Amino acid sequence: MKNQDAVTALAALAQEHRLAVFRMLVRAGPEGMSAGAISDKLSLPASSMSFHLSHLNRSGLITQRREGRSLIYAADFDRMNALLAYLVEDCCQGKPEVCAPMAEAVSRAACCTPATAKRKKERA
Amino acid sequence: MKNQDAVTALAALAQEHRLAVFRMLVRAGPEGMSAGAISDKLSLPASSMSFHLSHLNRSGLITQRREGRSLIYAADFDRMNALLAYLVEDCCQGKPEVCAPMAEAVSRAACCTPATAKRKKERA
DNA sequence: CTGACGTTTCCATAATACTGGAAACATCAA
DNA sequence: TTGATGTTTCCAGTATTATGGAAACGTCAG
Repeated sequence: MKNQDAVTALAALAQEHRLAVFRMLVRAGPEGMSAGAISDKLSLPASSMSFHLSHLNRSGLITQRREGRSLIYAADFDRMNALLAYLVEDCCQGKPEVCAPMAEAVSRAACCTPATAKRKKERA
Repeated sequence: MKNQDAVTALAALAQEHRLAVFRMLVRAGPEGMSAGAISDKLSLPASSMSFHLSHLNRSGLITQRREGRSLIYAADFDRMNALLAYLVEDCCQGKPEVCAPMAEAVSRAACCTPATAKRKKERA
């Protein structure tokens, strides 16, 4: 990922409504949601939401596909992973006590990373 | 982390020079760098850099401390971890094939997460 | 106290972004 | 073809942000 790509992606996320949309789509997973459903859920006029969705789409963080009359938006997980990786790249000059919590924080927050999945399996 | 805190942090990163500063400080680790050293390294006038450093500082992503005449800035790793966690929170409704690459991407990029450290140890 | 150094604050200019109603566009059912 | 539905584009007003030189501020050595 290039510096400019990261700036574009971060700018796309640096807005109240767009951040809310993106997080909702992260939770929704690959199936995504229609523009209308997103507008309804976040109570924003269609034209404003369209502006934000197009912004996120141009940044590469979400994808767009048509299903009948609806346009379905979904988070682009590869792109998000590339952004996260770019932010922490080569961190802290080899001090594990600084780096380690990063991966842990991500694992803990995401619902089903290997560690989380393993724990769920053991409980079952 | 609240939505507004995340927006503020992302906005702080969503600018060419500030992103470059932050990534440089992530690599520098807890010791940080002086304002002057940062300006020199990135070839930006002191007043412009000061504007950006203060922006990052207000967002909570970097800390400031004085050492003699110099002001030293350092990445706030806890804050960054909280931001990453907020972005991926409860992702993808339980599909490990979507979530797993996230933690992996972060682990691979950071220099010394447990996995990376283990690999380095095994090689030695 | 004085001078030098590192840094921030002030300021005006130029550029960019957010908002939401109305109109246009795309798709589909009948 | 017509009408209904879902979505985007257009537009103009308002607000926010980046820039860098000059001046002011805090710290220190002699």
